[in-house]
Amino acid sequence: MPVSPLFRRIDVAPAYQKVADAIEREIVSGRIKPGDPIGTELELVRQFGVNRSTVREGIRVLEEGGLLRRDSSRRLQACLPRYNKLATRLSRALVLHEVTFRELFEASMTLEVASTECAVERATEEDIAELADNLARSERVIGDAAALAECDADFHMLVAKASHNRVLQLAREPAAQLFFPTTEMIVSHVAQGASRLVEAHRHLLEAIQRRDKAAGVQWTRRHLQDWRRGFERIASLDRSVEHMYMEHAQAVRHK
Amino acid sequence: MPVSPLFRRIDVAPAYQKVADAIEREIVSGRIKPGDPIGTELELVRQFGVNRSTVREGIRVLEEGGLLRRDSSRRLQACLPRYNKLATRLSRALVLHEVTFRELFEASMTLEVASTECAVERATEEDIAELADNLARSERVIGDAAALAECDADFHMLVAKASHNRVLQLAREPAAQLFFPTTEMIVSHVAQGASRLVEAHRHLLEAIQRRDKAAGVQWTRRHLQDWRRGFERIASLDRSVEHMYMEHAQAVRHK
DNA sequence: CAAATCTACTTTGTCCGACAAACTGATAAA
DNA sequence: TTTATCAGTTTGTCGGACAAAGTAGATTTG
Repeated sequence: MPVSPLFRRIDVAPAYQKVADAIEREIVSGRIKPGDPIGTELELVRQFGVNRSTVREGIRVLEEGGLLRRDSSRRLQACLPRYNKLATRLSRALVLHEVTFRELFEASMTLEVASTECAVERATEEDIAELADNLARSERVIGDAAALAECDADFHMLVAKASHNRVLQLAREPAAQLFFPTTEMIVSHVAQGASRLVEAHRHLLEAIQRRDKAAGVQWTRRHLQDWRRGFERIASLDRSVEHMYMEHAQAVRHK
Repeated sequence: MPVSPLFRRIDVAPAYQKVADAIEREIVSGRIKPGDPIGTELELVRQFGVNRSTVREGIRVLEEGGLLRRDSSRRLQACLPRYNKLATRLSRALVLHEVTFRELFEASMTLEVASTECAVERATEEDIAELADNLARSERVIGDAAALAECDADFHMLVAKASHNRVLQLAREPAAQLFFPTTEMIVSHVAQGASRLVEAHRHLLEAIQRRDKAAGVQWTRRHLQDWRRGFERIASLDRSVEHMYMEHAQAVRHK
């Protein structure tokens, strides 16, 4: 039977970590709201009683975690972590774990279909307008593989947004980020790839407008199956997502 | 028409960021493999030609991103980011975005069902043994709400693992982390909550063993519906996931 | 000879002080 | 009213410093 301890566990975390944790607690608990200014570095130095270098190391941790950002004048403020920034970390992890395109495809089939189902139920006029806008743009850039791939990624992101389920939105993001580069490859290598892509988007949008769930699901599936067939003409589904992929993701992130 | 530029864009990223990016590139590209040692701080100082404080800030960024860790002797080495560590960031983001339990429930319904379907197809003997082990433990701690909630979280994590789809595994993790604390509440507030939970696990495991997909899906749904009914006795599904939740997640993370 | 101990060196975590560049806000000039 | 100037902050970076912890090789001990 455990004896009730005389002493509390000594906290041996390094000082910069404690600084980060202290600020994190304030933000996550809601006592500091997104947009609120954290003090200047010098103020934090005074409050925590540690050196500025130490404070700065703590700040880096929080910046990377998306809880802190610097505004236009580089002053610190709390912020709401953006999904796609966090998802980049996850995509990176998936690459390093060498997941296969098969896993990516399988998971996306589930996630995108679920997004579509929710979007069909709940898309607002604005959501539909944004999707229509995207579709129009796709049609204009149908000859440009890179631009079309970007439209495709945006389109599905907009569908997920129209689902009005942020958990779903976040869950699909990492996989979606890894899809993106392949779409460009497929569109430029497979004849009719581009036109089939745009056609699928058109039908999907119509299904959402008509609140026709069955059609929405059907076109989402067909669209993904198209991707799969296109991909298999280029490479095996059991290939792992290559390291080089991340270079694209990085370029996007730093833009 | 854009004129071809005379000068390349000047890279204005701060030095610590460039240090982080340089190391990140080496790891993500695969030139440095997980487990490989990065040099000491002093070596990095020499290689990059910047001050040690600058190097250290860069290191913090990568540590937080899960790409770098310090081994037993605190030397730096590349590493494979662990899903659940990264997922903690995401859970935090979901809390800050004040997602509702309804969103959580809806997304989990999709994700957990998909996990089950894959697990039914692909679970190995080992996966099943781990699940059986977990079930046995659940039965032993059926009176202890906190321990049972932990078992529940583990059980579903094991099912996801048995899906042998790491994208799915990662996608469900953030939502799962937020479920955890509610399970404890429900089990301790709702009569028969605990026994129904264990019963659902038992049937789910049997379904996986028999490779009976329909039964697996059915019991997963039923199990989640149970959660929902239990939760609605305590609070509204449209309540947002509270800030206080993260304190639990933090405790787990620092363990 | 093997095991334990000691010692010199390295590395990390932290601190101090410093300075240029960028930004702020206010004042002076056109 | 707009532009230019200027002093004060704040950030990003630097150099050097030191204690604590870890490492490895030399030394003592059994």
